[in-house]
Amino acid sequence: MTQPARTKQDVVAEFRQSEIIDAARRVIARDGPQKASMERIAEEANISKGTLYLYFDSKGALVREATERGHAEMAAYVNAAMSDAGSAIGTINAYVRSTLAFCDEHEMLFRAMNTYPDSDGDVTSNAVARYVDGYIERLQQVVQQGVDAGDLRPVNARRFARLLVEAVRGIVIERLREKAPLPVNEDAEAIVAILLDGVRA
Amino acid sequence: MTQPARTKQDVVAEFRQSEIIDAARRVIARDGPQKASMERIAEEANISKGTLYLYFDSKGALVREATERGHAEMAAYVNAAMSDAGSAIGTINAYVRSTLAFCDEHEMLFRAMNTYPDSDGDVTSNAVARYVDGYIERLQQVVQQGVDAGDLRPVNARRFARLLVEAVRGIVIERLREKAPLPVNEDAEAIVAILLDGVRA
Amino acid sequence: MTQPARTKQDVVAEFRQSEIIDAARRVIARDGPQKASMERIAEEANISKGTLYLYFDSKGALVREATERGHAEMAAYVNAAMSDAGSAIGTINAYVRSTLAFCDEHEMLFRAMNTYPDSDGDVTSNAVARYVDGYIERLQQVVQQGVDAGDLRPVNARRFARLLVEAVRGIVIERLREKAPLPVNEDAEAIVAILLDGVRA
Amino acid sequence: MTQPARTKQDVVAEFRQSEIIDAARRVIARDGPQKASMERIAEEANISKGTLYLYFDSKGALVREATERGHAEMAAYVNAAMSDAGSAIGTINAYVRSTLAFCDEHEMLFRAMNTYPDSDGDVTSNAVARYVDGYIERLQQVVQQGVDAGDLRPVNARRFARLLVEAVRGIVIERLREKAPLPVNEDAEAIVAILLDGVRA
DNA sequence: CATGAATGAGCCTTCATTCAT
DNA sequence: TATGAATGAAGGCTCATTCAT
Repeated sequence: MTQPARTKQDVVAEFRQSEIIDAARRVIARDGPQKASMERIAEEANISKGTLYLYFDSKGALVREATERGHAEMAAYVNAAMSDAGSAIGTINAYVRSTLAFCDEHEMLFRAMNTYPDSDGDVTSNAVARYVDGYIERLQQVVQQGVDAGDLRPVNARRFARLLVEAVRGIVIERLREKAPLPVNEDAEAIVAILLDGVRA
Repeated sequence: MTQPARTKQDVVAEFRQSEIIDAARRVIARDGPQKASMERIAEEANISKGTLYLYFDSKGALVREATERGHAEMAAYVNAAMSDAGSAIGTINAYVRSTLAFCDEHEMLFRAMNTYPDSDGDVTSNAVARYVDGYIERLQQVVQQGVDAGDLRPVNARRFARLLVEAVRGIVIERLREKAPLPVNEDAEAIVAILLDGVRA
Repeated sequence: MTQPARTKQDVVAEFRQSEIIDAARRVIARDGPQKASMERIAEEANISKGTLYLYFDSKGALVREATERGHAEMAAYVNAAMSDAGSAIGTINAYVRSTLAFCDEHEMLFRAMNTYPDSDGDVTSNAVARYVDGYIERLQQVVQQGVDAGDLRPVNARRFARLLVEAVRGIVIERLREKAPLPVNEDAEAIVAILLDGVRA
Repeated sequence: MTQPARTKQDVVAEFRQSEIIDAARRVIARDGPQKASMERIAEEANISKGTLYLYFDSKGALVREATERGHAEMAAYVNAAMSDAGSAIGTINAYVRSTLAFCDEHEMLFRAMNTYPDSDGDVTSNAVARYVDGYIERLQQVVQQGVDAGDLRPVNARRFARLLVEAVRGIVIERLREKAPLPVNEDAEAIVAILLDGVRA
């Protein structure tokens, strides 16, 4: 019964944190994690520089959280899409398509964050690596199941998973650079088609 | 007739430029393009900080040139390997293998430089993009020839080329992150095998 | 008739002030007057930062009051000891001994506060000077009485009083710095012996 | 023969260092070691803030050096005066007189620096303690010799030395606080007279 | 040409103080 | 009266860039 009172404060605080993280993500996306200044982030969040330090211990901590949250959001989206797919091939398809789609919608947010490895030293790269490893892990299992089920040829599942993830990342970054990238569908289908059937005659 | 005198100067100047760029590449490789300081680069080149500005307008220009030269060297190496290969499939093979090999040997030099897109804003990304586009262009032609020759299935050559390049870049970056990456051969063969024949049963 | 109501408030207010001052003294003793932060003092007093400003105009005022109170306590202790002594020599003895003893017992509280002149500008030095002058004044009278009574040689009473006070202060500070100072008795006796009888053969 | 060339640079550098230290001493004397800002010191030295860091690693280092140099100068002056005195009593006299005189002439420089123990934590207090210990050591020896020679009564030499040093320090600080202190001679004589012959009838 | 001392804008962080609740 | 979130002025420090020698 004392919870609601405490919660009210917490809600406000969490909201503020969220606003700051969002502002940070915008600034980081525009300027990169190193050039993003606390000054700019504060402006973007319409608060004062000092207030940032009420919610985050340091710039490093804020950048870390911003990166983390960005990847967490993407992971939620992508994992949901993968879970809805049935077969191995369907899951692969879902991974490619949802990743491309998500990054398309959050262009600004991911421009800087997908840089890899990160020039911020290890500040953010750990978070990135963790999520990437998560995708690889999951895809590896799916691929193995596909192999076991006879849907896929007996390839090294981990290696294929890694190749898939890296290829998709490459395409995402490429798409972010392009002014008018192809529709997600086309790129996704092409990736999946090639990775599934190869190009050899 | 005034040419020889000027040329002599030029030679010296170019030599100096070269030395500076090499020093810059070493420092950038170690510290990343942002943390690499002019001070540090000057030390590495055994000249004074002021002298840097006799040969380069700004830090941005120097980083740009250093990146450019790094990619130029790689392009020379990779293109030579591709030229030695006969068929489309052989060329693709050569591209993958030589890229992985080169990056392996120049780990330090490419760690920072392969960041993409670059947190330095557009300072270096243009140079990177130009080279990447070069590889894609060339691979596209080769793939098209392979398709025409009946060696490859009728895929969209450009799209495949791009996928190939991005996949290789992803693997390269991954390899740079790993402490004990697989032998170049294994990774190269896996990439080529999957991209040529796919994974579908 | 409005007095009682006002008084009740006052009692509460004074109690609060007292608590705050005590907290401030603890923090100041630990961190020094400059590094002692209002945040820290508020925590120590179990109130909020803003509340501090309901009872004190500024950090300077609070530090001043805290110093003041510390010296007032010491003055009460030392003056009581001096009052209990009969002769001039006894009073001098009492001053030295009680000062050393008090500072020993309140080490933490006096470490920072005895800095002199104070790095806070004139924030606290006035308070310190007032108390020091009080001791000198009293000792001067006592010494003069001792001279008049023939117990002491005809010295300049004020000058001797000042020398006594400053010597004791020096020894106190020295004792605070030492990890294992001599027993109070020994230092006190030595000071008194030298000041009374000198060292000349 | 190559020395002069190197020396020229060094001379300039040393001169700059000296100027900075002098400026720092003035600012520290006025504002205390904590409130003395690099900005103010730079202004006082008529150079830019950044230049300070060409000559000193940090504010702490600069404050340390400034304190050190101040005490070194005083030690040179005081030790010279003591060396010129013959007997134990003469040396004691010289110590008191020269210390008072030096501090009088360098009022500004010593106001903050004689604060003891120092609120800057251990930044400067080590230097202070070292010099103080030096004086005590030397005086102890002299006093012991005086005792051995029969000039002084058999007192604990170390304890007397410490009392002497602390008393003088107290008087110095007191003098710095006074607007119109007595002539050095008078205070010095009074101190010496009391410490030599005491006040007891 | 070469130098490196000097500059100063800019960054991250702290903290006394204020004010809406 | 009490709170504590918010503020913003400093402060220490770094580093790309300039310029007198």
